[in-house]
Amino acid sequence: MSTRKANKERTRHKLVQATLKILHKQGPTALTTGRIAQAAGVAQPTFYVHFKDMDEALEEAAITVGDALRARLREFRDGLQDGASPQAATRHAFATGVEALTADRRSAELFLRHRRDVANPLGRRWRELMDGAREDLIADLHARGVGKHVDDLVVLADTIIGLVLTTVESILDGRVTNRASAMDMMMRSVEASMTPPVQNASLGASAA
Amino acid sequence: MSTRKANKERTRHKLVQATLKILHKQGPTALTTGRIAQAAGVAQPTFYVHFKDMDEALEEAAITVGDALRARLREFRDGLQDGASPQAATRHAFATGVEALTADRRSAELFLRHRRDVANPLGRRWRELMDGAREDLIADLHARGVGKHVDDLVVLADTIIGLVLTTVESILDGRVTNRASAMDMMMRSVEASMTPPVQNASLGASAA
DNA sequence: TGTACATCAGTGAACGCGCGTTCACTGATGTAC
DNA sequence: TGTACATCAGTGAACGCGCGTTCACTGATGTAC
Repeated sequence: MSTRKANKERTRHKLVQATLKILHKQGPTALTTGRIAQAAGVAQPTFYVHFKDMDEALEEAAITVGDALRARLREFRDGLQDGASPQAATRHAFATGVEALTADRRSAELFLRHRRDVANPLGRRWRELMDGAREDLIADLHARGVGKHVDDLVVLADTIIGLVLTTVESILDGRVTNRASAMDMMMRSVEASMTPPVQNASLGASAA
Repeated sequence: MSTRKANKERTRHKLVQATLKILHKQGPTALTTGRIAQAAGVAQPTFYVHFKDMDEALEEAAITVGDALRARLREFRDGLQDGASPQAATRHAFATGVEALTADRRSAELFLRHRRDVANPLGRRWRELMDGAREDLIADLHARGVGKHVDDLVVLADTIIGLVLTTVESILDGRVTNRASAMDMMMRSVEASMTPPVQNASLGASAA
């Protein structure tokens, strides 16, 4: 690749990172093309060399963070053995979700903060990502024979995702000191959601 | 009260409602004093008769929504019999949390959307509210003899609150059609969090 | 390799616009007598 | 009750500022020969 093209990509990357930095540190109201350019170390009109407008920059920022997250989540799906029990699979899914989201603090905070902000390209993009993840999870659970009714699977998937996000929030906010035991408690909640309402004793938990 | 004072309060109230309306419909970026005044049906400088700046208006908007929510939550605490079992109390807490948050859709959406937005007075205020609710919940759980370790109680409280918010999200987003059965599934998750890691059969659930 | 020309990422300057903010003023409401 | 004056919520007009956006230009990089 020509150095010219490579330099352009580097500048573009700096602008995207600057966008994320300002959004994270100062919030959506402080997000201006001037501040972004300054944080990236370029002149303000340079912003327009790379993006049509602010929304386009946010769109790319959302894709950057979203793709990284999606890649980390995919590692789990690929790494999981097909024959694993529903419980083991769920535990694995849960742990990977938490690890994937806590791998990068800034991304995690931005994600949690804006994931319901539909007025913002970031929120819209991340909502799509979550919808995709939920559908995958429902398909996985269905394939493993969990749940009889579709309605139950939808709620179960929401429970798992909700508990993942809750765990991540607790970790980010510093309320959880012992990550392992917290995750263990959360996972027991998930497993309870997977068992039918009638009281049944052994859950046959913890593969190993 | 004089009609003059009453009129002023009405205008102020209209401005606060307009602030919430624009924030909800168009997001934080679209929030300007001009738009707020227009939505409230007054001239733009009137905004400054009532508020020093935008932050002050947002602060009052946050208090308005927060107080309404807090009042709905308090109804539960006051209404709960002292001798109730931990499980019954938790179920009650859970159901009331969901009901309190889904009582007003706009407030609920604003709350979920901005609760982690620390750059915004709404986010800061609502975070304080959540912190208070969490402490109350931990105190309640402790008083009812749930959990031995403080660490466990913190995680348990987070689990309960997280599942409440998850349930509310599912309801608002229309993924949950049968609210009762969804809440039942979520509550089983909560109850599982309250039992020690060792497998124990009967939970002695559902008072009635 | 060297030269002449083409490309293009990045820039300084200029612009119009909408924003927040101020202020003198108005007229309805309240008060004193 | 009536009159004269005081108060004050709300307003139109004006302002400076920072924003997004455009554009002619620069100089480094790339290309043709």
